[in-house]
Amino acid sequence: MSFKENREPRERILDAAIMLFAKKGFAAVGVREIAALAEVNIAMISYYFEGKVGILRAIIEEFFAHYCRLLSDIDDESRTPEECVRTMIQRIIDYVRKNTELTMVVYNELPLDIHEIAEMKAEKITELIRSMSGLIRRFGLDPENTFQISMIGPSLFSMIFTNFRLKPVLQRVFKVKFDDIYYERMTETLSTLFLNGIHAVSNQKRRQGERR
Amino acid sequence: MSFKENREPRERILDAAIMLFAKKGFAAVGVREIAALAEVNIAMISYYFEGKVGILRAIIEEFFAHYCRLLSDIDDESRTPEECVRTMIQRIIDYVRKNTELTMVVYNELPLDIHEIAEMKAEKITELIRSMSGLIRRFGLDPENTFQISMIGPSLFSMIFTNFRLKPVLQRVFKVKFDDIYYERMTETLSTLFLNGIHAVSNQKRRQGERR
Amino acid sequence: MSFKENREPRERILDAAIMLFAKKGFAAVGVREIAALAEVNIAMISYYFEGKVGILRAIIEEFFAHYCRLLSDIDDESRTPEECVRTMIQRIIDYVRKNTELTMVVYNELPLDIHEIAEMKAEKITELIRSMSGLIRRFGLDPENTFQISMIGPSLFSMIFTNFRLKPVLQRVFKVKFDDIYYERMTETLSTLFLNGIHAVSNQKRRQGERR
Amino acid sequence: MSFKENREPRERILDAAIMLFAKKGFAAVGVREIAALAEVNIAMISYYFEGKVGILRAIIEEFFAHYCRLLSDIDDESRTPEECVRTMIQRIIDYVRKNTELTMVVYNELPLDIHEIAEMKAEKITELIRSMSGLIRRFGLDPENTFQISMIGPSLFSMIFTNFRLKPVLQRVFKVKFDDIYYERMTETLSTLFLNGIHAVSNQKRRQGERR
DNA sequence: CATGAATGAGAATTCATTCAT
DNA sequence: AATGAATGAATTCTCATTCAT
Repeated sequence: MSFKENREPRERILDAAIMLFAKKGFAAVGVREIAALAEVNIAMISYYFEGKVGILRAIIEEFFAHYCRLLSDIDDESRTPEECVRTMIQRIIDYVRKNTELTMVVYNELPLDIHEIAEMKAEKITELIRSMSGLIRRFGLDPENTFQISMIGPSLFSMIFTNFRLKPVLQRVFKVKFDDIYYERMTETLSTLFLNGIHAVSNQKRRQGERR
Repeated sequence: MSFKENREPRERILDAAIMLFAKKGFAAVGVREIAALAEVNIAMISYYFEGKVGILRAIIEEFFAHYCRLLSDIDDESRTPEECVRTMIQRIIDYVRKNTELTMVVYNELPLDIHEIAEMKAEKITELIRSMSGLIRRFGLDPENTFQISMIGPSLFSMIFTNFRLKPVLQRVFKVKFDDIYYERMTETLSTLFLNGIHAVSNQKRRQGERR
Repeated sequence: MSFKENREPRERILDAAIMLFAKKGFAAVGVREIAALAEVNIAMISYYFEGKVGILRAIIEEFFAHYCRLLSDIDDESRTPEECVRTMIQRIIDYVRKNTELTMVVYNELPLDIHEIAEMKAEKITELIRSMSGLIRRFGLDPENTFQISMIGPSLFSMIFTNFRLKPVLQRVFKVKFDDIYYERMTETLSTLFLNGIHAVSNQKRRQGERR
Repeated sequence: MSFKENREPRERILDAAIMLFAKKGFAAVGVREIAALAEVNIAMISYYFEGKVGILRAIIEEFFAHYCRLLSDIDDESRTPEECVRTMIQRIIDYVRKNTELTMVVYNELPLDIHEIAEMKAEKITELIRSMSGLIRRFGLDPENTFQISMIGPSLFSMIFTNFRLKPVLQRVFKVKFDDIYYERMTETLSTLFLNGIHAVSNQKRRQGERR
């Protein structure tokens, strides 16, 4: 598969950047490398994205746009919270599977201090969290309880992402085949693990509350 | 706290590098920046570590040394697996809390392709996994079952690490206070979540197995 | 005043370029900046002027055309040389006042080595000097005396231009108001200064000549 | 004369930059060109001057340091103002003759908008003007009279500088020999021109004042 | 041990210009 | 006449490393 086939330069740049950022990290990738892989002139990067961080910004925006759309109709009143979470996990796994590199770029750069996009990152995350507050509430958790939110939300996502994140390492160390069956079982396993876990936590809190 | 007080140049370099790598990522940090923060001459970095990657190598080695020591006596036959896991989680949280930046550097660079240390990383991880196989077996899981190992092990660690990883972001978005109480509750919550979750998964597998 | 109002692209480019060249100097201004300010497409600059130096060439030509016209009828036999010079100074000040930026562009680029227009500059200056030789002769100076010409001619012009040239700086340092009265007094002052000065020089020469 | 002979890299860079800036203007000169002429590695420019503008800053500082020293003891109570001015003109001509390029760089960049050094320029000029206020006062002019100061001060300097500024052009157009005799006569001529001119202006003002 | 100067390769970006439309 | 995409060279600056002292 060449990057050049029938596609617009802007898109080619984006794809090449995602691939390289995912593999080496944003800071370790040069624009010349991106331009070479995308088979465009280096100046086109400034032209379309106004510099290297512009590419990263576009990537992050694309990811969160996808992500918000993905989660927009998750909190469906006609279904149990458990079903909702199960669907959510499945969708996320499906999405990440199809957009592993894009997701990893965003996930990996998330905690890093890149001044130019610091604000934007905070905004996106706040937005994302707010969009999940409905589901959280239905789960018997309090969206104003910052402890629970800051603890459980990220845990779920990281549980999912970690597998993709370590894929190259895991492939090296174990000899896992990352096929359809693998991801089916992954959806199942993580849903079970998380839902049962979260119920236990929820009960524990309640019991603690009663005790006190 | 200045970096200079009473400490050896080598150690000062290491500390400065950890701080900077944690904040910006390995590739985004320059040796001059490290040298300036450590208040040593730039040439000292080559002298002590044979270059920038040498620092990262030292950091990774230190982390895994700590980590293996931390987990070495976890699999204690005289206690239930649950107790063992609970202890493990507590120890990891304690350790990461005291060495957040060091841990984050290793965690963040883990999936990135830095040729000079690729092999070493794989070795360390293999070693780490092997050291946990005893505990895994006692939990009713099969250490040869690559699916379970590749799925559940990373999940646990990532659940713990994620919180530290997103600390700056979480502090910005929520107004959480990361104090002793927070980490006590974190230990408790994650232990409960993980243990109950893993039991459910384990039972599900068994039931599936019986069915088939 | 927008650059776009009712004016031809060519003129808009010229005006934008004059403004920018005057402020930053020819070399420090980019064609994109000019095109943006003129609100034309970048390619139009090549279209109308065959490149960046083409704009400068047009500017210089415009200036010298104005200037020669300005001085063409200065040497009026029916008036004293003093009156002629006074008129010349007044006209120059009037012109520069109305075309400060244009004049400054030419004045500033005059001594700089821009290969493409070096010859043209020399031609224009020679032409200018030749056109003044009549007046010089009437003043009792010898137009073949290169010392006098090369010394006194530039001095007069520079005396006038300097004030405009340093306008931004002078406005910062002093709080001068550059209004009609200022320029009236300037005309008067410089005429007096120059004419009396030049007479003294002329007399001195004669006396020296007599002595020898 | 090679730039390399026995001289420190820092000095070589400075000299090369002065030569090139004088010829082409600051913006038109690249650091590579400077480094090549100075026969140093490009990186040395950042090392010693922290970038291209750093060189210009150093040049301007050097010029004003020289200049202030030059004028520091000009206002000598034991001599007439005329003698002082004559000495000043002579010293300036001597200095500029020996440092033509340095002076021209400063003079040429003076009105241009280079953000990084805008403040510094204003400071230096203010300082320079203040240092001359004594002499101005002794000449019967009022240092608080911004018109006179802003008009006459720059005129004098520009009269002197112009000749050096246009040297290459003048050499092309006329065939002047810029030797010792030329500069002796220049000192004489400009002193006479300026002193007589300024007296006439001063008398005119007085007469105007009397009239009113 | 420690330093500061020096290196050359490489970083991102911007340049003036041209081209097909 | 006018556009916007595209080019390739050139821009300044920074990189990690090394060397003589």
